[in-house]
Amino acid sequence: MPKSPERCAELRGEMRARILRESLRYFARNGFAGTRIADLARGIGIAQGTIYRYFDSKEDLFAALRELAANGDDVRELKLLARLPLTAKAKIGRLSASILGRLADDELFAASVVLNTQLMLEEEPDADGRPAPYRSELYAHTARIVEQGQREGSVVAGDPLKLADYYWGVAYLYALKRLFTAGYAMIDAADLDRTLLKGGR
Amino acid sequence: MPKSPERCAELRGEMRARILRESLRYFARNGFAGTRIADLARGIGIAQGTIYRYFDSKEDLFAALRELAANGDDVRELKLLARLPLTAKAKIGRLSASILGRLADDELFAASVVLNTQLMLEEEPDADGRPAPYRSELYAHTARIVEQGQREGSVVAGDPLKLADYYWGVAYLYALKRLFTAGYAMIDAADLDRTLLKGGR
Amino acid sequence: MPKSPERCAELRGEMRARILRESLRYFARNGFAGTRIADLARGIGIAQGTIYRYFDSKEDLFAALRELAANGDDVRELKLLARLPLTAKAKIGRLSASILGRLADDELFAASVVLNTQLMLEEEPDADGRPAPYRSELYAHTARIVEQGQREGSVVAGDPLKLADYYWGVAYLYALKRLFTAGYAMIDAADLDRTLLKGGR
Amino acid sequence: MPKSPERCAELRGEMRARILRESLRYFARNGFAGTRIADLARGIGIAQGTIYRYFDSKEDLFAALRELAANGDDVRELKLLARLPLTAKAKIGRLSASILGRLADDELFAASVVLNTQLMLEEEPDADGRPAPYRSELYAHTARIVEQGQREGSVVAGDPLKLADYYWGVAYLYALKRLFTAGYAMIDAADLDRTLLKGGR
DNA sequence: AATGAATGAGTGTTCATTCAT
DNA sequence: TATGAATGAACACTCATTCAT
Repeated sequence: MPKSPERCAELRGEMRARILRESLRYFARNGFAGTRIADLARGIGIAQGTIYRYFDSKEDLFAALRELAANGDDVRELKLLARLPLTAKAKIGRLSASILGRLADDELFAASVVLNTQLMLEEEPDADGRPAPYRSELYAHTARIVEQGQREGSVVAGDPLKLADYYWGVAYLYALKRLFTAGYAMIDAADLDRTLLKGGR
Repeated sequence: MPKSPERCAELRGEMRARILRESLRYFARNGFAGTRIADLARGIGIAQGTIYRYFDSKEDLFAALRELAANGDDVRELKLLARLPLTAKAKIGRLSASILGRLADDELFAASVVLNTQLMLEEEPDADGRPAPYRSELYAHTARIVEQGQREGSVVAGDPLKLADYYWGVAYLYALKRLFTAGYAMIDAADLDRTLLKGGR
Repeated sequence: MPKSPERCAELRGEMRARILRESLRYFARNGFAGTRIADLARGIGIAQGTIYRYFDSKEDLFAALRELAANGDDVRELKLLARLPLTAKAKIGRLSASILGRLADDELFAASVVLNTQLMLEEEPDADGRPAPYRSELYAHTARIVEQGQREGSVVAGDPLKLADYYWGVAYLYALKRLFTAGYAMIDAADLDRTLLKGGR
Repeated sequence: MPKSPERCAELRGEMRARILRESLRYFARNGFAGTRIADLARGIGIAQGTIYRYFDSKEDLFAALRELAANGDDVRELKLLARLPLTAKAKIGRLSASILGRLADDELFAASVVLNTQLMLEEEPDADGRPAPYRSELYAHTARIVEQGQREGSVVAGDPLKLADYYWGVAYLYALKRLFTAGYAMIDAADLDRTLLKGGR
C-alpha cells in the first residue's frame, strides 16, 4: 500500500535522522563500547530491530554519526567569519559567543563537538607525523584568525594551530560539561577568548 | 615452607600496585565498558585469573582505581602551595609548570587526572544542587589561590570555583592529549596561566 | 506488528514452563553445581542466551524450580485425602498407590519429589530447633493420617511426624531410582505401606 | 634429612588417610561437582597443592574415596552375620541396630553409605540388564538373609534382591539425614526392620 | 614435602545481530 | 515495515591444576 513513493522515502529519512539524533547523546556520553543497542532503542522509543533497518551495524551507525558530527555547516560558517572584514579580536569574540550560545541551547551541538573531538583524539597521526586534529578544516580556519590576531597584536604568540587546538579543546570541555552535569557554571565568552587573546589592559 | 610472611605480603602489594598502575592507562583511554579484562591481563603480562586474586571484579578494580586517582598527595601539595608566602601569580605559575611537567613525564599522572575528571563529570550533583566537582578539595584550594589573585589584581573576575574548574579542565584536556595522541603540541605554562590571569602585558 | 499481546504473553509463559520442566530433570539428577547452562540449553534445544531472557541467573532459575517443586497441588490433594471418611489404612493404601503410580508414569513428578526433598535436607532447622522438613505441609497432613491410624490401631507407634518423614523419605528414594537407574525393581505399594502399617496378620 | 624411610612412609600414609577421611564428608554432602578443592583444603587445614602430592587429580581423589566407601570390612561382617546360626529375624534385628548405631556415632560411616549408594545409582546397568546395585556383595548377603527369613515366614514375600535394595535404601536415607540435618528424628531399629519383616503380632 | 600464588580452560552472562511474525 | 524473542560469539569470572619458593 504505497502511500506515494516520495512520502515513503521522506518517512524513512525522518526515522533515520531521529535515530542519529538520539544516538549522538548516548555515544557522546558513554562512548562506543559503553553504548548498548538495547538502551539506544529504549531511549529512542523503537525496537532494536528497527535500528538495523536503517543501519547495518552499531559500527555503521557510529560511522554515520561521525559524518554528522563533522558538520560541514560549522566549517562553512567559520570560513565566512574568517573572511569577514573584522579585527581578529572581533572575530574571536563572535565565535566564542556563538559557540557558548549554541552549547547552552542545543544539546545536539554539544554532543557533536564532543564526538568530533574524541574522534580526532583517537585518530592516528598521518604519515608526515602531524597529529590528526591539525588536519581538520575547522582548525585551519581558526588558525588563520589566530594568525591575523598575531599580526594585529591582539593574540598571543605561538603556533597558530596549537592555539586553535587549545581554543577548540576548551569548547570540547564545556560541551562535555553540558552533556554530563546538570548544574555547572558555564564559562563566559571572555574566558574562552582568553585562550587566545593577550589580556586586555 | 612459605616465603616468609612479610616478603609474601610485600609481593602481594607489588602485584596489586602493578595491576592498578597498568590498568589506569587502559581505563583512562578506553573507559570502563571499553576495557576488556583479557586485554588488561595481556597488557600487564599476567593471566586473567590473577587479576581476580587481587580484585573481586572489574568493578572492584575500577573502584580501587578511583581511589588511586583521587590522589591525596596532589591535594596536600596544592594545600601547601596555597599557603606559601607568594603572590597568587607566582603560585599559579608554579602550579602550571608542575602540572605540565608531570603530564609530560608521567603517563600515570595523566591517566589519574583523566580518570579523576571523568569520575567527577559522572557524579551526581549533591543535594544542594552544587555539581560534584566543586566539592573537590583540589578545586577548593585552587579557588583560594584564585581569590588571592583577585584581591591582588592579577586574576580575572568571576566565581573562583568556576575559574578553578576551568583551570583544571584545561589540565584534563592536555592529560587526554598526552594519553591519546602521539605527536601533539603541548601548551606551555603561560597558556595554562591565561585561564586565570589577566593578561597584563 | 506484534503478534497480539495475549498470544505473546502466552508464548512467553510456554517457553518459561518448558525451560523449567526440562531443567528439573538436570538439576534433580546432577545437582546445582553439576548442571551446566550449556547442557541445559542443548537439552532444551534453545540457545544459552534464551534462558537468560526468562531467568536472571542460574540461581534464579533454580529458585523458580524450588517453587515449582513445592507443588501446591500435591498438598491440596493430600489434604482432601486426609479428610475423606476412610480408615487410615485405606488412605495410606491410596496414597502409596498414587505416589508409586505417578513415579512410574511421570518423570517430572519424580524430579519434583527429589528436588523438594533435597531442598528440605539443605534447609537450616528453624529457630525452635525443629528441622525444616517437619514444617512442610505435606508432612503435616501425612502425620494426621498417621495419628488416625495409630488411634485405629493400624499404624505403628511413634512420633507421627517422624513416621511421615520416613514415609516420604522412601518416596524420595524411589524417585531417585526412577531418575537415575534404567532397570530397577520398583517397590510395590505394600512395601511403602509397611513404613507405617503394623504388619497385617 | 630422612627421618628414617619407614617413619616417612607412615607419615605419608597418615596424611593420605586424613585427606580421604575429610573429603568424604564434602563429597557426600555436595557431590563431585559441588565440592571445590579450595574448600576441601581449607576444611582439612592444608594447602591446595598438598592434595596434589597425594592424589593426581580431583577425579583420582574421588576414585580413592569410592574404594574407601566400598568398605570391605562391612561386607565381611555381613557375610559372617549371614552365616551365624540365628533366625533371619534376629540377624535383621542385629544388622539394623548395628547400622543405626554406627550412623549415629560415626559420621564417616554415614558419608560412606551415602557415597556408596550414590555411586551405585549412577553406575550403568551391566550388560545383562541387571542394574548395578544388585551386583553389590552387600546386597547379595542381605538377600540371603531375606531368603532365609522368607523360608522361616518372618520376612515378606518378594524378590530378595529388591527387598535388600529397599532395606539399604532406607539406610542411605538416614545416612543422608545424619550428614545434612542437625536435629532430626532418627528412625529406630524396629522401623528399619519393618522394610523386611512381616508385622509381628 | 608443603605452600599458596599463578595459570588458563571452562562456565556463567551479556549483547550485537537475526528473523519469524 | 516494525517488532521483540531467539541466537551465539564475546566477555566476565571460577576453579582444578601447576610450580617457584
